[in-house]
Amino acid sequence: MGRPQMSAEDNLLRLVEAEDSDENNYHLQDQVGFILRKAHQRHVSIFASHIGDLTPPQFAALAKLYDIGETSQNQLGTLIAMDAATVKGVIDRLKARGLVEVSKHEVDKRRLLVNLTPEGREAIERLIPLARAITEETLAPLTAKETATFLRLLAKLA
Amino acid sequence: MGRPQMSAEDNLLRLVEAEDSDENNYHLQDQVGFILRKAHQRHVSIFASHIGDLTPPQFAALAKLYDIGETSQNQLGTLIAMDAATVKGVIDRLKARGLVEVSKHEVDKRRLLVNLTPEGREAIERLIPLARAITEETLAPLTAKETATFLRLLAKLA
DNA sequence: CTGATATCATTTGCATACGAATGAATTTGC
DNA sequence: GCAAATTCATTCGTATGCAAATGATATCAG
Repeated sequence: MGRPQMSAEDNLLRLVEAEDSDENNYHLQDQVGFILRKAHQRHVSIFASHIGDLTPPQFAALAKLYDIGETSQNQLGTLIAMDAATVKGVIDRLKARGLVEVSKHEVDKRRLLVNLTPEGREAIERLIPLARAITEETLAPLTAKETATFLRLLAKLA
Repeated sequence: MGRPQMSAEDNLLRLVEAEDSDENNYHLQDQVGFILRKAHQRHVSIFASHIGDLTPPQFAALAKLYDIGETSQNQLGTLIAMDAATVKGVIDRLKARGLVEVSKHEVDKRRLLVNLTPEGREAIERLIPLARAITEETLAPLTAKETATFLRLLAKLA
């Protein structure tokens, strides 16, 4: 308890007593959640090095609006996997920068419609090539075959 | 431009003109960063359903301290992949709950040593079995073989 | 038709996450 | 041995991310 670190002998003793280190040792660095968090961090860092003035969630919102056109804030959130509170903040910031504009749904007065401005459309068209490079750099440690396998398995987990 | 959504005919036209849809269509939902973010979200959600009173980063800090014993706040941050500002917040909250205690390094007065309290040790010993269940549930969509492959490739990306 | 439900958006509070700036202490280079 | 560079911790600002509560509107059930 009071010791700052276990000695090599302590570790050996534990292994001998346990007869199976995997049963008794918990290695944080081997846990899928921890590695997932680190892989995500690395990707965000690569993203920032290519696209400094937009975050991945902001980019996702623009890319999805470019893909599907005007939609409600709520629906957009569903499509880019953000809850209502988060998507509101993202849209507020994009709106403040003139990349999206919002309007009220004529029929259903609860809904807030969101759409790209011409500036937003220009921005996303300019950024998509950079996004391809980001994807490429993120996957650079893998071969083409590994990439295909990885994306298939990752999609099953997401 | 003014149209909220492309018609089926528009899409067909684009495909015909491009002779290769992958070159001209950007599908957010196929990008590694987007799927990585969703997989991470799913894991955090599973974590919260098993361990409601601790976040994954807080758990990581406790687990690492349990593994290596007392260390500096900075070193701990390196080991659990958190920058200095983030780790400070995590440690502050664990300290407020009596799970860790801090002290000054006698020799190097810049360093803040962090260690588990007896309560923190009890907590992490109690939680590690739950963490194993969390890992299992996160990986449940994959077979054993797929899991091994996935973890190997994920580690290469992280 | 109307009360109960459900949906959409907003707000608040808390917890990562990181860049940048700052101050204190240590180490390095010459 | 001392100035410069580095390291450690803190603080500030900004941006997700989510739970919970609230208000407005829409839909459903009887």
